Order: sequence, then structure tokens, then C-alpha cells
Amino acid sequence: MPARRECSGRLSAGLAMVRRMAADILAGLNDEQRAAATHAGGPLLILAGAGTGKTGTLVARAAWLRDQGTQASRILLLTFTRRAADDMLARAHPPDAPAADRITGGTFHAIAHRLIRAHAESFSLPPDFTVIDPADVTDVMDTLRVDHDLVGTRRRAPRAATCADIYTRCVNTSTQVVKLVAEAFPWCNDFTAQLGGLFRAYTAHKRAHGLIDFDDLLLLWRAALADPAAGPALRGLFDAVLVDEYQDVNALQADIVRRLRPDGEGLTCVGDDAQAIYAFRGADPAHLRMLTAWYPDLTVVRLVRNYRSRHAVLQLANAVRPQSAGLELELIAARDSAESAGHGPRPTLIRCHDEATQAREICARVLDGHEAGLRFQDQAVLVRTAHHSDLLEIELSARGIPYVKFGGLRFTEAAHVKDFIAAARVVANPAGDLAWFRLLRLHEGIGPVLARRVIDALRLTEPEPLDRWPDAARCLPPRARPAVAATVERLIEAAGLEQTADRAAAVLAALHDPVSARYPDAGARLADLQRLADAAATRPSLHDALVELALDPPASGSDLAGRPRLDDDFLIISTIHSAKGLEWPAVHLPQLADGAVPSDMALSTPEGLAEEQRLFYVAVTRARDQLYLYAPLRMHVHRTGRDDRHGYALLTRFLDAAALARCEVIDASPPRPLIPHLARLAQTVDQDLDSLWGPDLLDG
DNA sequence: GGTAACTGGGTTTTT
DNA sequence: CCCAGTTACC
Repeated sequence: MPARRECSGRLSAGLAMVRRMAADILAGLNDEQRAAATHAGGPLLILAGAGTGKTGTLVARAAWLRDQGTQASRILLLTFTRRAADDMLARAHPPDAPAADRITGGTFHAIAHRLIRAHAESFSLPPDFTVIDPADVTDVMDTLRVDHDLVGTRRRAPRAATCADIYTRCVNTSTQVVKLVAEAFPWCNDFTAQLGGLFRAYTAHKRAHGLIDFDDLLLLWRAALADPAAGPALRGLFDAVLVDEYQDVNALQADIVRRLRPDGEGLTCVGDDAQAIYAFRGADPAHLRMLTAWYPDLTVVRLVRNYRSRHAVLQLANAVRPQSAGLELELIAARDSAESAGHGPRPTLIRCHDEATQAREICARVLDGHEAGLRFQDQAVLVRTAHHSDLLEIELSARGIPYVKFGGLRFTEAAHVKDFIAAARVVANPAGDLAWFRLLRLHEGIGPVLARRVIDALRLTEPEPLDRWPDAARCLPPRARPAVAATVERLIEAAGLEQTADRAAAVLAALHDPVSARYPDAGARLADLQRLADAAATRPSLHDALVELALDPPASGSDLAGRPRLDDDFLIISTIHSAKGLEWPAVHLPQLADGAVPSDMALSTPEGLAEEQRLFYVAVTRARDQLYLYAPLRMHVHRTGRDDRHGYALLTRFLDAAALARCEVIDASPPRPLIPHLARLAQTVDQDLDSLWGPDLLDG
């Protein structure tokens, strides 16, 4: 249904601008991209290989749709990361565009949240419901675990984090616990009955306390779409639905998309099933493959012209790309024909004696690149798991090479940040017991039992729990009471304030003393919290600040302080997952050995292995000009207790003969020899000390 | 009774 | 290196 065109002067001027923008944008596209952007009628799948200009094509499609008369706000753009959404929206319209001229865009979770928040009552949720992040889910599971026979020393029960993993995967794949545990968590088989009970209790707990987790956001959205009354209304909000990274949808998200566009009319999906790397959170590239079956009139457009990498890099990428029937794709180097300077350097595989050598080799090449004119931030080291860079980080520090690390532990997972969020939540929504629990336990002398007692005395499910604080305080031993009371009373004051900025400042003030007392490095932590409070102060309400923090956690404290200074230059270390969608002139891939890449956790199943191969493909396709592959021959295999075991590693199975033929293979120089008489020196030292111990009485 | 300090066992990737 | 269970202490 095209939007009505009205002919007020302002609107037609706006339309003229839309026209101009669309024409400009379309002119910059290649033939396939333009075919995708201007596809009319029927569902469309854009099979977009890495670096083929998928974002530009989506933006162009949105512009074309508007040119065809679709109102911007009736275009829904769904992405998986906030960054992807922001990128596209920024390119789709000028930043000062009025709301009606803005595309509705965001992550699946953010859009779901917007909808649910707007209609909280209809979902019978309290208007101030709290969105809890995965760490909170784990905490809730932890408190409930005790009641469900999931603790004890007899056999190792699944940990709270594992319970949360199992829960979310059951939900996101619509799989029964028994089946999912048997397939993906076989070591928890003996606990499926308890897990079922735990999950039931978890759901009840959420409902009783007005909590919504990430999965609920999707579940509620889908339920609303499936509802006979609400469904048509929600579908009717949009004329076009554009989904980015469709290979990363899980069953729930695929279902949401299907229910948004049941006949496929107005649906555009973009994806590449060779880049599906989120199976562990329920995603399944089969949904992308099944689009063909679901929509018989699906049009498939392939984008194969790669504007990112040199030919030599793409040759390797094509050699390691897993192909699936019907969706095959082979990347073609578009840069080299334009820039013409040959094919670029071949990817280099550096075989290293061990991991320490590998770290030195990476440093040496990073420094070489730097001397050749590359900034450090033009180079990235991409790792399978966060700890793969441990040794490298030591070496980088020793050589004074600055770096930042992405992925792994997030800022919001740092203890003091969680403390702040908990305190802010107590102010924003005093009925949440999770926040109280953490806040109380922050104080010296308060453990789980006392915290629970205070919370019970507050009777959080009844109105105005803060009024009962004086009673609840009596549960505390005299030793701990003054400190806790000081914090809580400051928070109660904060709750009485109007302005977000004042509230955020008051929360920070309340935390000053307990944080100082708890952490030895309190200074740095308080500085973090100051930035957090400043960021929160800019939001319309404390509530909004908290939701945003949960849905889109900053990767580091410096994220909050805005962009780092321009003259700061850091080498990038990132997990491969976090590197998705990004590119660097030079990319370093360490640990290319079976057990690391592919991860040993994935070696046992064919699906796991297939995902690891896609991950490797994603990593390789991040490089623009230079790609360095590192294979340690002797590496850390396994660790039991204090016993470090090393073994001889096999080169990653993903570099088969065909792939190796695309690489320059060299051997790193052997490690520096140890000082030969170190053992003798130690003996001498002992002998020197011996005179200090006096005569040896036992020695006849 | 409840909390803090110790010790031994296990470990991916994240909206 | 972080978490969970155990022991030691208030």
C-alpha cells in the first residue's frame, strides 16, 4: 500500500530531495547492486558476499522505495547490531530529518522493546518494567538454582551461566530441554528434570517482578504478531521490511519476519550463509536457505564484486569459503581492475616454533607495517577466543605497542559497573530484587542471607517498598548497618528527584563510599562511574539510560567518553565475532591450529566444525591488502590443575592443499637460545646463601 | 548463624 | 585466570 502523497509545499520539496538522493545513490551502484535496489514486487533475497557493498545497496533500496512513494517511517530496517542500524540510518537520511521522514530501524531487540514499552499495559506488564541483560538472567538462575536441586557436591551440576545458556537456546530454537541438552549439553543430561523446573520458576519470577529478558522481547513481539487482533495492526505499520544479516536469524526471528510479511510482499533479506557464525545463540543459516522454499516467488540477486580485498586475498577467501547448494558464490576482485597494480601480496602463512615465537612474529610485522606507513589502527589481530591474545598482549606491552581489545569481557560486566547499574535500578524500579541483592551485598559484612532478609522485609511486590526501609534496616547487624543505611538513604533521596542528571549524580554519590571501601583500585572505578553517570544524565530518564545500557552495552569505558583523541593510535585486537562487518588494511590471524581454530569445543560435531569454517572465512575476508596467518607448531593443548601440557599442533584443517597453494609459506626464525649455564648459576646462588643458615645439625 | 578467606577445578563466540 | 565449594573466623 503506497503512502498517500500530499502536495503541501514542504512535502513536495522533501520529495524532490528524496528523488535527487535516490538518483544520486543509484548512479553509484554496479549492475547487480542496482538490480537489487530497484527490484519491484515479490520477496527479494540479496546474497551478498563479504565486502560487496551490501550496506550501500540496502540504503539505495530504501531510497528507491521512498522514491516509489513509500513513506520513510513505513520502512522497517532490522539489524543485529546497533552499529549496523546506526550506520545505515545515517546514510539513509540527513541527521536532521523530521521523524516522519525517518526510516524505522534498529536491532530486532530494540524494535521489539519500542513496541512493548509503548503498549506495556496491553502486555499486562508494569509500565516501568525492567529489561534484564544475560548477566542478570544468570544471577536470577543462580538464586533459584538452590530450590531445584542444582547445587551440591555429589555430581557437578550445571553452573548458573550454563543454565542460562540452555534456557535461551531452548527458547530461541523452540526446542524441548530434553532434546537440546542431549544434543548440545550432553554432560547435563542427568539434570534435565531439574532444569525444566528451574526454567518454570524463572519465568514465574520474571513475571512476579516485572522483568523482561532479551528472549522475552522477541517472544512478546512474535506473540503480538500472531494475535488475530494485534497481528494485522502491527503488520499494517510497515510497507517494506528490510532484514540485514539474515543468516544470523534464529527460529524466533525468522518467525517474526515471516509474520511481518506473510506473503513476502515488500520483504528484502540480505545475507550470506557462509558468514553465519551465531549458531551458539540459536541462529541457523538454514533459515536463509529455507527462504526459497517459503516464498516460491523469491528473487535471488547475488553480489559478488568485492570492493574490499586485493585479488590475492580473495583467492584464498574463495578457497576456504564453504559453498552450499543453490547459494554458491565466488568473490571477484573489483579493486584490482580499478587500481590495476597487480594482484596484491599473497597471504603469508608463518609457521612458528611455539606461541611465544608467534607473538614475536606478530609484533615484528605490526612494527614493519607501522614503519611502512600504516597506522596501528589500520592493523588488526583477530582471535577465536579472547584468551588467544594473552601472550601477544604481554609481548605488545613489553615493546610499547599500544592496543585496544574488543570482544571478551564487556564494560558492563565489570563489577563496579554492575554495582552502579544495580543502584540505578533500585532508584528507577525499587521492586526489582536482583538490584537490591547486588546493592546490599556490595557492603562489608552483608552476605546472601542478610541481603535476602532485608529484601523480604521490604516486601518488594507490594507498593512503595522504599517506605519500609526503616523496618528492613533492623535486620542488619549493628556493625554493617550505618554504611548500608547511608547508601540506601541516599538512593531514596535520589528517587525523589526529578531531573535525570540529578538522579544520576545522586546514584553516583550514594555509591562513592561503598565502592571506595570494596575495591582497592577505587579511583579508576569511580572515574568510570562518573562517565557512566554523565552518559546517563543525557538520557530522557534513568529508565531509558538503563535499557540502552542493557541492549547496547558500550564495549569499553572509553566508549562513553566519546571518540578517543585523534592522535591516539592503537593496534586492534578483536574476536572474530566482534570483527564481523569490519575491515582493515592488514589483518593478522594467529593460532591457526586444530584445537584453537577450529576450537576444540566444536571438533566433535559436523555442524560445529562447519560453523568454525565459516568463522575462518569471515576472518580471512576482513583483510584489504595484507593477510598474515600464523600457525604455532607447538602449543598449549590442555590444562589440568597446575599441569601445563603442550603438544604438537596440526595446522588448521581449513587450510587444505588448495588453500595453501594461495599462500606464501615461511618458517619463523627459531626462538632465542636459553642461557646455557642458567642451572649452574642457580646452584651458585644457593651455595652463596648457605652460609646464612648456620651449621647443619642433622649432618653428622 | 553468617561472612570472608582459602583452595582446587574448569574454561568460546554475544544481541 | 575465575568460580564454587570448603574451611576458618566473627
